[in-house]
Amino acid sequence: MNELLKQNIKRHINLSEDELKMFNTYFKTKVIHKKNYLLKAGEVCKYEAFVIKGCFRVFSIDKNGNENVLYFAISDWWLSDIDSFTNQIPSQLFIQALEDSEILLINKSNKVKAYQEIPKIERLFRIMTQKFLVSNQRRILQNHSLTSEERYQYFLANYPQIAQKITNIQLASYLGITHEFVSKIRRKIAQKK
Amino acid sequence: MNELLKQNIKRHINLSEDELKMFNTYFKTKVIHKKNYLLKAGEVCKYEAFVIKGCFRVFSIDKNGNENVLYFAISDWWLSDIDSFTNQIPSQLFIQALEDSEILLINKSNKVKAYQEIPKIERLFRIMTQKFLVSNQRRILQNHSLTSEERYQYFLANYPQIAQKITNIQLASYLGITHEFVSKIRRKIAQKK
DNA sequence: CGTCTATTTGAATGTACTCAAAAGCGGTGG
DNA sequence: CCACCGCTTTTGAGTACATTCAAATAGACG
Repeated sequence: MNELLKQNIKRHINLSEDELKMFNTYFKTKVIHKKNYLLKAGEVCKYEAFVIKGCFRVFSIDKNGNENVLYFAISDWWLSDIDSFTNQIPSQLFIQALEDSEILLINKSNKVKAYQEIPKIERLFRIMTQKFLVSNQRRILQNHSLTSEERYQYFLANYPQIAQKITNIQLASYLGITHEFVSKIRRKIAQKK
Repeated sequence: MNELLKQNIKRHINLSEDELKMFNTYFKTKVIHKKNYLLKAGEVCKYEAFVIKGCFRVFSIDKNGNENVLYFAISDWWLSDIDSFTNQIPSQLFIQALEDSEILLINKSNKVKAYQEIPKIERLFRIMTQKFLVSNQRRILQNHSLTSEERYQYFLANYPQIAQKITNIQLASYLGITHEFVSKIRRKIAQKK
């Protein structure tokens, strides 16, 4: 089994070598090149993905044609449109590789099988979903309580590996501000020092 | 077992009457009067709650002393600080009754017991957490793509039962705007008609 | 080297906030 | 029963933060 995935799982639950081996058989490897899509709005999300290397952005396009980034995913992160994948309904989201990337994919029927055959997998995803929910709740509160500059600084401090892979345009669309304003924030910070 | 809780569970998983009965024994009933707290920042969240009747707000207080509402909960909703409850760490959140309310409480050790003795309960909470996560993700995207007025209208249209129980001050603190501005939005909408 | 995209900058604009004051509303006690 | 008190809501004037638009500059890539 892929060592990165194994360590990722072990952070949340304990699986025997046999269970890990079995779970591993449900995944296939895929390479996605820069600018290509794992998912486009309108499609059903067929896979949940675990990122081995590279970088992705998950975003939606609103009625004015603006892109809004929900989150980024780099090595060791999970990736999917949960709603579309779980309920097999058309997605509202796009998932795009920002650089040449490699991922592990599990489809819906294999995931259901995993839940049945390895009950601890259900726990794994419950725990991971909880953690993701907690981070999303924190983000909602921060969007309301922090200034744009503070949110910019928070992102740099907490996601330095991501910050280094993305443009200001993409960061702006994650923070919910314009890229011109990101540029002005950067200037202001530079002047302070 | 409480009929409301039973129906709530049945929307996500199938439990036998015996399983429902057993799960029910893990809960106790509690009345919380208007303005009283189920949880205050600094405390460990001891219970997960299911609201039978009444209304609650979950909020944090930021460094400037402003209250930011994470969500409201009325009849048929679940309520907790997931991070604090799951990891038994001090909470950053307040949970306050906005009117005289009645809730069912389950503590951490009973919840762990439920996971062990009724594995489908693990699935129940995985599914509920997923749905909550999806709604939080939608909220993040909407906060970036909709204007304040649109978010106000969205809330009224989608949570009419909550809207009717809360003040503009509380709604404003959920939407991430000032209550004065909510008032101005209302005037603008009234003039349109 | 040329093209495409990202970044920076400035001026004008707009959305939402702050502060202060008035008006409305609901509950409570005399 | 009504007068009062506390809290909510409204309103307006002035202000601040962030956007829009346009143009110049810088950087990355084939």
